[in-house]
This record gives sequence, structure tokens and C-alpha cells, in this order.
Amino acid sequence: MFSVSAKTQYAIRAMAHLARLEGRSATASEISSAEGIPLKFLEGILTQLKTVGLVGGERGKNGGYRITAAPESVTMLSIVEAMDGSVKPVQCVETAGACAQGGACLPRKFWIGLKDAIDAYLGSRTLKDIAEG
Amino acid sequence: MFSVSAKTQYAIRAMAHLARLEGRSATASEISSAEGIPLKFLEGILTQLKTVGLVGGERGKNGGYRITAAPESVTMLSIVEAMDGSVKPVQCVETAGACAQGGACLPRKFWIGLKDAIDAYLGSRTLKDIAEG
DNA sequence: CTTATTCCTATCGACTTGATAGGAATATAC
DNA sequence: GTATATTCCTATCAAGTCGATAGGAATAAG
Ligand code: FES
Ligand code: FES
Repeated sequence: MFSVSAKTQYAIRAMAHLARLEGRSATASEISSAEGIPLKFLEGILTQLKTVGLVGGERGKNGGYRITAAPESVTMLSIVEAMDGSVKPVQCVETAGACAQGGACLPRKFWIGLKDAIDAYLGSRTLKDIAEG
Repeated sequence: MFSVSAKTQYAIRAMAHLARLEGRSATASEISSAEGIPLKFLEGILTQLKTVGLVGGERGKNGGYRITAAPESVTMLSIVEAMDGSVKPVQCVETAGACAQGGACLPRKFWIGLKDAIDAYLGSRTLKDIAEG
């Protein structure tokens, strides 16, 4: 239950790898072999991380990826959301009054509470906590 | 991300229904039409809830399901676990030393922290909180 | 013996996920 | 300006999961 996708786990490993480089860049190939992540899969992940701004990418020869912010300012929540979207236990967390009970729906409040608990935890941990710098 | 299966949502609705009956029994058919849950799907859910002991079932004519404990003593965690198993963001939460870093694996500690946060929230809420009795 | 019900097993289509493949775009180096 | 290294884009695939359905066996009441 509540299992995390391989994609997100890979993303965290990749981000941790880049964090240890302290701003220097690495190619997808390097990260792939160092972290044991399938290259083509990793490429997609890095592109996704780039569109969110967590990493910067430079094309062409001598290109590669670099981290764009200090590891201690990158929350785990931002990585998870970049991969699999926002934490949303049930659909109706973002649309009030979806069911018959309207705005006073107890189940909905319960699930929102869960979302808040998860967001709070993921938002309180940063890349630095897991990068082992 | 972290979406909850329809099965679990159905299970909670079914349990809430039974909770409102305060120990009286209801058939799967009744719950099905009252809560809008596909009958055959619901049957499986109730059987599963029974094996865990959250509900009791009686076969044959005049049979049905009844709740076995007071709603305030049934945690949401117990329902969720009955449906989809224990909270386990990554496989290695239950097997230490799975990766190269051994017991000091920082990612693992991070995921275990998430599990604990989720378990704490789900364990702190009970059926009573959502049954609206 | 009929009827109502739980319970067991099998199956199905749709969707998701992890992974692969091929190649276009882009930048460097010589 | 050609070769090379790299990011980036799009398509595809096999395997698994999920929600749902179907048929019927076991059981109990009357
Ligand atoms: S709004 Fe989602 S269950 Fe009521
Ligand atoms: S034990 Fe799971 S990542 Fe180290």
C-alpha cells in the first residue's frame, strides 16, 4: 500500500547523485551506470526534472545535467510531485462538494488530513537528508 | 500520487454503513444498493474484512454482515491494511540491509519515516470519525 | 425442498508501469 | 563542415494491476 513508483525512486537517486557533485554536471550515461538506472528510462526522468526546474540540462558535446539549487532547499515533496503529481489519495481532495454530503463530507476531510500529513512529512525532508554529502 | 484504491474506499463506506447499524446486521445486497457499490465486488470486500475480523458474517437465509467492534475502536489503518496490505512505500522498509549501504541506508530511513507518518495518521482516526453517527 | 444468503474461483477489458528503440535537435571539437 | 557526443522527442511493448462481472458451491432458515 502506498508504494512509490520506481520512477520516483530513480529520480531521488539521480538527484542525490547530482547533489554530491555540488553543481558540477554529469551526463545521463554517467548517472545511469553509477546508479544502475536504465539509460533510456533515466533520460525521460531527467527531462521531467528539468521541466520543473530541479535540474538544468545542456545539450551537445560536453553537455549534461546539473542541480539548480542547494540540496538543503530541495524538498522531497518537490521531487515526488515532479514525478507522479501532487499527493491525492482520492480524486475529490481538490474538488469540494463532489459527493452527496456536499462541503461537510467527513470522508473527504479524512483524506485531506492524510494528504496534509504526507505533504508535511515530504515537505520537511530535503535532498541533503538523503544525499549523504 | 498515493491514490487509494476503489476497493479501500468502498470498504470504508461499507464499514461506515455497518457502523451506523450499531451491531445489527445487513446483507451485501442492502449495502450494495444503499452505498452504490457493485454487489459482486462488495462481496469480495466483505469476505476480506471478515477474514481480518472487522466484520462477522452469517450464511444462509437471514444471514448478513455485522460490525464486530465499537466504531471508535476501529482505526482507519486496520481497514486500509485489510484491503491493500501494510503501508510500504518501498520494498526495503521491512528488510534491513537490502542495498549496498547496509543498515545505515539514508533513503531507507526516509521511507520508513514516511511509513511511520502515514501509519500514525491512519492509526489516529477511527470509523467513528467518518461514520457520522 | 425452496429460498436467501455468504463464500469461492475464474475470467475479462482497461489502464498503468517499467523498459526499450530509433532518431531528431543541438552543441562542441577538430 | 564533418564527426561526435549529448539532450530531447515520440512510439512501442510486455507484464502487471485493478475494477468489475459471472457462475456456482456451501450453508442455513422455514
Ligand atoms: S466529496 Fe469525496 S467522498 Fe464526499
Ligand atoms: S535498503 Fe532500500 S534503498 Fe537502501
